[in-house]
Amino acid sequence: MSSMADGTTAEDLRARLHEQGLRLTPQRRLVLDAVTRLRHATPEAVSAEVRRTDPGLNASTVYRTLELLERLGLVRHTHLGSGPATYHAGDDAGHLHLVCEGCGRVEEADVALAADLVGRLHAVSGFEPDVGHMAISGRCRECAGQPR
Amino acid sequence: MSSMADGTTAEDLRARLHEQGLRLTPQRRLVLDAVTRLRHATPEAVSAEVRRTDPGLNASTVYRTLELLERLGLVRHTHLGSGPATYHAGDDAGHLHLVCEGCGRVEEADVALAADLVGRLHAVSGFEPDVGHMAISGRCRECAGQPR
DNA sequence: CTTACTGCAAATATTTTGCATTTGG
DNA sequence: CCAAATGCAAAATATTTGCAGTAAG
Repeated sequence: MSSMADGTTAEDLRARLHEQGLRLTPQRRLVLDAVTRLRHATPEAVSAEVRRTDPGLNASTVYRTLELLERLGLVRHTHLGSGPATYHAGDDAGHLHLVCEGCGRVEEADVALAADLVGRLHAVSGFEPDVGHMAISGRCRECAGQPR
Repeated sequence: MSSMADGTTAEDLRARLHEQGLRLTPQRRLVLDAVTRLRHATPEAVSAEVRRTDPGLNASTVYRTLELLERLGLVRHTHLGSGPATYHAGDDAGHLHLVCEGCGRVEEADVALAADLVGRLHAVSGFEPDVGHMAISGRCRECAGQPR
C-alpha cells in the first residue's frame, strides 16, 4: 500500500545513486516515496509523512535528501508564495502552479496554456522561462469576488 | 537628491495614513523613499538603505512599515525565488518579474505579454491571476546555453 | 573494511512579538 | 495630553552545519 509504480522509481533511485558512488538508504527511499505521494509538500510535510514509517527520521536528513534528490533530477521545488518551498516528484513537473491568495489552495494547470507567453518572452528578451517551476498567484474561482 | 517626484508620494502617504487615524513618521517616510528608490528590495536591503539616513532605524520597524504600506496599497511584494520577498512601489506594479536561475538577476517585462495566458486560465479554471505579482523563473539570454 | 550517511545539537538566518518609552497630531 | 509608533530584546520559524557514531556495499 505504500507504493504503486514506485518499484520503478526505487530502481531509478538506486541506479542514479550508484552512478555517483552514493548509497541507497531507507531514509532516501522514504523521502522520495513521500514526495511522490504528497504533491507540493513542504520539507515539514515530508518530515511528518516519513515519520509515520520511521519516527526517528531527522529533519536535517530530510533537507539533505531533498537537496540530493533535486541534484539527481528526481524531484523539483517551487516557491509558492510566502512559506517554505514545496517539492514534487520530477516526472510530475509538467504543470503550472496556481496559488490562491484568498484560500491558499494550489491548483495545477496545463503548461500548454503558457505557450504564448513563453514564445513572446523569448522573442522580446531572449528569456527562457522554466514553465514547470512557475508559480502564479491570484484568486481561484471561489475566492474571486471577495474583498480579502 | 533624495527624491524626485516623491513630494507627491509623501503627500499620498500622509493622506492615506490620516484617513485611518495613523501617523506620518520620519521612519515611514524613509522606508517608502527607499522602496521607491531601490527596485525589488528585500527588507534587509531596505534596512541598509534607510540606515544611511537614520542609523538607528530598527529592522522590526522596517518589517512593520512594509506591511503597513502594503495594506495601504503603496507598495507590493513578490517572492522571487528562494530568498526573502522583495518590495517595490505600488505604482511600479505593472510588470512581470523574470528571475534568472543562472545569474540571479531580475528583469521586468510588460504585463501585456501575459494577456493570452490570463485569458486562458480564466476560461479554463476561473482563476484570476495577479499578474503584477507573478514571478517567472528561467534563464536570461546570457545564461541560456550554459549547463548550470 | 571503508567511506558515505544519519542523528543530534548547536549555529544561522529571517521574521514576529511583547513591552516600556517616545512622539505625532 | 493620549493613542500610535518606535526600539529593543526575546521568541518563533526555517534551514544549515560540524561531528561522532552507524551502516551500505
